[in-house]
Amino acid sequence: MSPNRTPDSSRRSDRSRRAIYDAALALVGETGYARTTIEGIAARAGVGKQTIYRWWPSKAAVLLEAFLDLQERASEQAAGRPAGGAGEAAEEGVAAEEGVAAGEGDAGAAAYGIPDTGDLTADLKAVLRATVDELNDPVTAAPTRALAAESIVDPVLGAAFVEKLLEPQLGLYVARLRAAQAAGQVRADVDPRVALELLIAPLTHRWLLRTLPLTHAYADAVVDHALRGLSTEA
Amino acid sequence: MSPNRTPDSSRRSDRSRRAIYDAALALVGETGYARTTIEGIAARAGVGKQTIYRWWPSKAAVLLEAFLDLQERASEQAAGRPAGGAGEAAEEGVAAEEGVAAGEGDAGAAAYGIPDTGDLTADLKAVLRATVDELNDPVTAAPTRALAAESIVDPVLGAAFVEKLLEPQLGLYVARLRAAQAAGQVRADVDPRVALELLIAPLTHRWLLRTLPLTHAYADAVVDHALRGLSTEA
Amino acid sequence: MSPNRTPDSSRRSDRSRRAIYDAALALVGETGYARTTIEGIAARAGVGKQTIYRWWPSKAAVLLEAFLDLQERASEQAAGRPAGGAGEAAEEGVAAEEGVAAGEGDAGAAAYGIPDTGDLTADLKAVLRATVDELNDPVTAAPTRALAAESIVDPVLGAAFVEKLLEPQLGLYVARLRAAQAAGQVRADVDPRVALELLIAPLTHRWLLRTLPLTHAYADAVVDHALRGLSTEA
Amino acid sequence: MSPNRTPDSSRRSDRSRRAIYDAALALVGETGYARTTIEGIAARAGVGKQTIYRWWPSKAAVLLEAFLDLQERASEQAAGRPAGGAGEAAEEGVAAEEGVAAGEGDAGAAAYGIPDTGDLTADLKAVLRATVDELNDPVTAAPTRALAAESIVDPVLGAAFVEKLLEPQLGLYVARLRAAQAAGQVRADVDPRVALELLIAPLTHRWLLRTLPLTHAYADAVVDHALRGLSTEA
DNA sequence: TCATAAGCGAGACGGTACGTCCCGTCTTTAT
DNA sequence: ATAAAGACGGGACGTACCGTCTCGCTTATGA
Repeated sequence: MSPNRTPDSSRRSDRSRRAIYDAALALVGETGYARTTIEGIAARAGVGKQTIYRWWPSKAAVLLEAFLDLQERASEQAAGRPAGGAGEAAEEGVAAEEGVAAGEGDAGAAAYGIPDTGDLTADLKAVLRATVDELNDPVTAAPTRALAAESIVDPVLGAAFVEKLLEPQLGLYVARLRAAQAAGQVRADVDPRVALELLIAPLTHRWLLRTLPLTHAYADAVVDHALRGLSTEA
Repeated sequence: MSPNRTPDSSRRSDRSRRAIYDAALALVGETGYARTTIEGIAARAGVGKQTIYRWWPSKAAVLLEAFLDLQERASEQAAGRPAGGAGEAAEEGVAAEEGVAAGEGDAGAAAYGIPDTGDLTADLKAVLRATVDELNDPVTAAPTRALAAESIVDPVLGAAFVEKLLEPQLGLYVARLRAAQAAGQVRADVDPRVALELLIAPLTHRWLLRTLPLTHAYADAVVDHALRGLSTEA
Repeated sequence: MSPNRTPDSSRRSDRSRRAIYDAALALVGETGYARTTIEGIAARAGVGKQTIYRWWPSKAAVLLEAFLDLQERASEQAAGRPAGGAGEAAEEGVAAEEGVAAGEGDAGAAAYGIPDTGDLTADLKAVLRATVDELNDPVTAAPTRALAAESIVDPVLGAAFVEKLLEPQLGLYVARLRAAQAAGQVRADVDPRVALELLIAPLTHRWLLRTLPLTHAYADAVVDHALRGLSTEA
Repeated sequence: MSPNRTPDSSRRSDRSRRAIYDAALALVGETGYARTTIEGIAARAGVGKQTIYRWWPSKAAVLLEAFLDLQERASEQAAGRPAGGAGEAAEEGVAAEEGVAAGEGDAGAAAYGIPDTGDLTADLKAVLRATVDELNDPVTAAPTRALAAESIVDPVLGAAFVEKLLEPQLGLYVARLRAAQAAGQVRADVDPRVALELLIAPLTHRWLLRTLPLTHAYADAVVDHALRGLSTEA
């Protein structure tokens, strides 16, 4: 008698799911997030509206999943490549870094991690510069901004955003900083989690609020200040 | 001939403007930003919709101005109080700090500045703790979040948000840091603008994205790490 | 690709359609046509505005259909009654006449026709007197006036108005006049269509433009003059 | 203390009045009556809205007066011409007839009257044919239709419409028919007012409701049937 | 093996809000 | 005092989407 609240996901149409992802990403890219509608996604995907409402709670959720799916597919594609040496690792790190906020599926780039050449300053600058480039790329930036904005306002979406996109990425920094601590390059009394935010948050701040331009020079300055500290006492 | 509808602001009804501010703030407080509509604001304010559309480009713009007006009025009210000595100044500074993101009109709290007791660490911790409290206050936080989220997505609004709310506040940090540099407490080669972001951005980051709880302890940790630096080199 | 929105009429909600008819007729009756709004009809019918816009091009079109539906239902109800003799037929004819302009659905009163007692003059006077009464009835007259006025200005509506309401009625006159021609009571060289307009148009004229009062005496005079002619030559 | 309900017409700006007439006629001609707004007329006339509201009760009233003014001016212009003989009188009559419904100011064409060549049938046909032409002229017809439609719905406007435009015209028919009665061409027991409506109403009927095309042939047929009558009895 | 029930495309539905257009009133400024 | 100008409270417009709700129509078991 009660309406079946939980649809049988084993019968779900994969064809429709992918079509919805594609349509959602295309529409957000073409017309912007705000002007993208569920109705529009359904029409573009050749799908009934109910099919969207059945599987996702909101437009933002669709987009978030579409985003994650995109990365997953990109990672699967990249997985074919053989892992390189140290020198190449830096390059990989740069590539891996393309998602401080845009994030990367845990199955994907998270595996690559932040390069460890032994020179922490250089490694961090390389990674943060790549992040700057990524954030300045208009193509990826627009939908990411939209997701971030929606996450700020919608706690449920925000939790998913953080868990699926952000945290996997931040974990890489924690790992690298711990390694640096183990190597005696970072004070033992430093909390890696706080340290990471000292590095990442300034970039995010400028990017989200557009207070000032986001440049390589800024990335370098942030690394220098954070590592060295501000006081003369030290 | 041109469709450029530029209304004559000298004939603007002050009564309506204030009624709209009040209605907007009340509705956002009661039902949340997303469920607040222009139609609802107009109805609550006893005003024609067109009167809103005539003077503001968007719901967010109304709310931003309402916010600024609120602070201005609060400041004007506070202006009646006599300025106190050093001890009281610290209290004032804390109060003034209630708007890292919520911001304060330049005519208002900006005049108070960040306390300068000579102990930079203590001063910053006091200010950032107050900021944490402010950001954790559900009343002010909700509309500020909404404005921030909208600013991320709407560059025009974002520019106003930064200029009117954020920058006046950030300027206080720059001033305090410069004073610390002059007193020889902060390295001469530190860019105060970058330094300030090292302090503020981590809080904003946690607040906006809700990655981890925003506590006094975190504020202290950020100050400690930022001032001391992360490396062992020093 | 084409923006031609042609809704699927097989899925149309009959419940809504009838509710809209009822609401439209009620509102026009209570507040007048000019003050009746589509929004008001939708609200009263408990229906979304779009449901009206989906199926009708204008307020007038809604009212016209509501009118036609009303007659159809009235006719269906009347269909239960057995047909009477000659004497009763005259009464029926009078009743049937209640819609020179208000009209009658072809399925309905049109079947009754104009009485044929052999006395053309008497038959026409009876019918036209009934028409006068109908046109002077404030209840029916108001919406009919509105429809007529709208038809004058909107050719599309006008065509529907004429086809659905007016012509079925006028056809009855043609039939009666042809019968009179066959009976040798009307000149063979008379065009029944023209003749009918000689009888009907003067009433409509006075009714629409309110030049002079519309009375039984006037109806009689029109019949007398039309049948006899004006010239002395005859 | 009480608001001045009756403005001082001696202080009225003639410049504005004429500008309003011109604007009203131009807009109705260009965009149609329904899409013509008081606001639009005021803007086009370079006049404040209040100036219209001060002197006219409705959009229709403005248009009606504009119409009357137009005819008055046309008549004044025509008044310069010398009156011609019998042959020319027929032509004049035709010209004068251009307003059975469109009407003519009493100061104007009403002075000309319907030609009286002694041949009533020919005179009426000439006049009604001219009327047909006038009604078929798209330029004059559109605003006249609009006024007629509005008159049907608005009794106050309707009264003005009839009194100022229609009756002066109808009076000419009464005069001509009385002359024919005096000449023994029309039965003495015929009411000229009814007779006139027998002639005019059929044309108006076809014109307003667009039941069938309005042609010279129809005008002739109406005259023939009306004068001769329909019955064989005679 | 086939009814039977799910997901699905489609889209009508009751609604809400949008942003626009005008209404008729009122106020300000200039002539 | 009238006029031009136009802001104002208000109401309706017609549109766009929302999220829900049937409709047939596959499709894929499980009785």
